[in-house]
Amino acid sequence: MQTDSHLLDHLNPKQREAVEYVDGPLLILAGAGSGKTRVLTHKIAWLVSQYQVPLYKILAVTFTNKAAKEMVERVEKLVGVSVPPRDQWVLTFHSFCNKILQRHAELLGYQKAFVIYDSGDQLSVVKRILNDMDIDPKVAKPSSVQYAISDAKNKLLTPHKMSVDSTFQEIVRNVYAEYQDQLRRNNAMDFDDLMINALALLSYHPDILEKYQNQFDYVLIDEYQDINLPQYMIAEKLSEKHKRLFVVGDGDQNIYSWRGANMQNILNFEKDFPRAKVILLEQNYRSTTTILEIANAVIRHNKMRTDKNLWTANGEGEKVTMFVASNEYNEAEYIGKSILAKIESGTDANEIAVLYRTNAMSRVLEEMMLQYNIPYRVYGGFRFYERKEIKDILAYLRLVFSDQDDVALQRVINVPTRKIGKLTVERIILTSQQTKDPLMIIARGEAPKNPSIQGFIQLIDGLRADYVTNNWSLGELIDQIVSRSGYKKWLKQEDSQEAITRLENIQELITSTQDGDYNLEEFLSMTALMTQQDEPSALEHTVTLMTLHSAKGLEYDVVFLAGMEENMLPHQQSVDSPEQIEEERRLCYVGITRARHELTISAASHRNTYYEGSRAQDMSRFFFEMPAERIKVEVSHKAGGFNHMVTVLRDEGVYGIGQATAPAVTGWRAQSSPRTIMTEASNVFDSDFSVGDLVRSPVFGDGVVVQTIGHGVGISLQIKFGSTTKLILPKYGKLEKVKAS
DNA sequence: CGTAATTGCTTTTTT
DNA sequence: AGCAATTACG
Repeated sequence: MQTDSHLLDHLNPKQREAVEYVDGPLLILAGAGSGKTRVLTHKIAWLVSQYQVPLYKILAVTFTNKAAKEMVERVEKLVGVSVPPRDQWVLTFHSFCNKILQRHAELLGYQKAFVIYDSGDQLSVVKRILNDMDIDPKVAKPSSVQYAISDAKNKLLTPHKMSVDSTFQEIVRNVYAEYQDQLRRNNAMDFDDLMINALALLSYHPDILEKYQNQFDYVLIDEYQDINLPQYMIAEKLSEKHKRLFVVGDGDQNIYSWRGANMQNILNFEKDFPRAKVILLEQNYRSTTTILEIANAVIRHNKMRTDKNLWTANGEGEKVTMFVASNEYNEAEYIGKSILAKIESGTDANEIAVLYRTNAMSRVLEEMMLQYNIPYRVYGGFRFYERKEIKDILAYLRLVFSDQDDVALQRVINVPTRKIGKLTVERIILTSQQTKDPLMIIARGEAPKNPSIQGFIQLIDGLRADYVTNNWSLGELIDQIVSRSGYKKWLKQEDSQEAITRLENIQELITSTQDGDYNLEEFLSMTALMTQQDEPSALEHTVTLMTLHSAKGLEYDVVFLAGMEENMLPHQQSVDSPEQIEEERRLCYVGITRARHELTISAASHRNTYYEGSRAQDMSRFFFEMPAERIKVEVSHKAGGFNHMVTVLRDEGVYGIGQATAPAVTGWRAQSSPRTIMTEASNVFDSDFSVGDLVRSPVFGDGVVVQTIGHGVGISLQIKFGSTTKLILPKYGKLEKVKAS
C-alpha cells in the first residue's frame, strides 16, 4: 500500500473502499452520478498496479462499446501502458460472448465463421416462417412472435419446454422451433443466441470453462441491474472458482426488464453470493441539490427497491422549470427557443440534450431544430447500421462472406432490380425447404436456366474471388459491390435528395472501415454489435436528441425532458401492472438524473397521435410526485381557453390538474382529471354541443357553454351559470340543449 | 412474369 | 410517414 496510493487520492472513502476490496464477491450499489465509472476504472488500475495483475486477466463487462473504450483509455492513462486489443477484455456482454464463440463455435455445431442476425434479420425470418405456415399476421403479429421467442430464449426455454396454454403460444412454439432450425442452417446466431450459446459452451465444456476461469482472475460487471438470466449465469460460472465477482449497479435504473433484465439479480446478490460485501455510493457529484431532490422524491414512490438517499455537496442550483405547452409543436418551439438562448449565452451545444420516451416524438423536435438552425443529432431511431442502404450493402458483404446467409440473399437478390421477381424467389425458397440447402446453393443450381440468376451468382462469386486474389481492403470491396451490383447507378439515376444522402451514407460506411483494422468477419460482427451510443459522430457541437433508454449512462449540463404526460411517461402500453409503472418511474428517474445544472420538463395538454388525432393529455403522475417548491411552472401564452389544464393553472393559481389524487406532501393541489371527465362525459353528452349553446342541467339550471373541451366522443363542457363557471360532470345528470348558439 | 403506382395499416423502450 | 399488400400496366 505505498507507491500507488495516489491512485486513491481522488476518491471518497466509500469509493476507495470499493476499489480496494478484492477478497470476494462485491456489490457496489452506485446511485446516479456517484462516480461509478471512476470506481470501475480505478479498480482495474488498482489491480494492475497494486497486484501486478495483467490486463488480460481482468474481464470487465460494460453496457456499450463506447463505455468500454473509454474505460480502456482511462485505465491506460492511469496505469501508463497501452494494451493490445487481443489482451483487452473490457467489452459488452454481447461482444464478449461473440469473442469466445468465435473461438469455439464448432463445439456447439456451428461453423467457425457464423454470422449475427440483428432484430431486423430476425423479424424477416419470423415473417417468412409465419407466411409458410399460413398464419394470418393478424392472429399472430410477427413482431409479437419475435418478442415471444426472444422472451423464451431469455428464460432459457427450448420450444418443447415452453408452456403452451393458448393458440398464440402454440404458434410461437412452432415458429420458434423452425426459427432455430433455420438459423442453424444459416450458420447464424441472433443476439439471444450469443448469450445462450456462450452459456452452453461454459456449461457443457468444463475444459473451456476452466480455461476462462483461470484466465479471468477478476470479473467486473457494470449496469448489473440490467442483466438477464443467461448473463447472470455466465457471470456466475466465470467467477465460480475464484469468487472475485465485482458488480456495479443501481436498481433504480433498471429499465430493461421488458428485455429480460431481472432486478432480482441485484436484490438477491447477497443471497446468491455468500459472504458478499455491499458498498453503497450515495454521494452524487453530478447534479444540483434541486435536481437531486426531485429525482429522489419521484423514485421514493417505488416499492421494489432498496432505499437509499442520494445527496450532493453541489449547490442548490436553479429551480427546475415545468413548461406547460398547448401541443407538441408549442412544446418543441419552447425547447428550441430555450436551446437557442442557451447557446447564445455560451453553452456548448454538446452539453445540451433533449430526452423523450418514444422515438416517434423526435420528429417534431427535429423539425424545430432545423427551423431554428440548431445543429443537432438524433441518437437511435434510424440507427446508422439499420438504414436501408447500409443494410443492403452489409447483406452483400455477408453473401460474399458466406453462402449460407439466406436472409442476406433474400434482401439483395433483386436490389437493385435485376429481373428476379417474387415468383422466382419463391421457387428457390421452396426448393431449399425441400432439400434443406441454403438459398445460394439452390440459386447456383438454377443459374444455367435463368440468365438473371446467373448474373447475380456471377456478381457474388466474382466479388468473392477478386476480393481474395486482389487482396482488397474492406473499403475497396464495398466500393466494388456498389458499382458492380448497379447499386450506385440505381441511386444516381433516381436523382433525389434522398438518393444523395444514401450515397453519402455508403461513403460513410466505407470511411468507417478505415478506423479499425478489421477483416470482413470482424467488421460484420462489429456492425451487428454496435450500440446506439457507439455510432460515428459526424459533427461536433451538436445538441443531442434521444430516448430515455438511450440516455442511460450519459450526462449533460442542460437537459430537456419532453412529454411529461400520462400515456407518454408512463407510456400507455406500460400501465397494466404496478411493476410496469415502477419501471416507467425509473425511466423518469434516469431522465432527471442526466442533468448536471439545468433541467426543464415539459408537457403538452394536447398531442397528436397517428391513430387518434389530437388528444387531450393529462399531466404525468410522476409530475405530481415532485416537490412543488423546487419547480417553477411556466405556461405557454399560446395555450388558450380551449385547454382545460391550462385554464385551471391560470385562473385558480394551482398547478396540479390531471390527477384525482396528488400526494399532499409534494404540495400540489389536485383537481379532478379532465381525462376522466371526458371519458364519462362522452356517455352523457351528445358530442355536438358548441360554444354559446344554451343548456339545461337538472342540478344547476340553465347556463351557457363557455368552451368545449376535447372533441368528438371525448367532448366535455365548461358552462357558465349566471356568474359562476363550472365544469359539468356526468354525475350532475344529463344535459339538455335548450337553444343552439 | 416483373415492376411501378396506390391503398391500407401501424408505433415503446434495444443489444 | 414507411412498409406490405394490392392493383394496373408493360
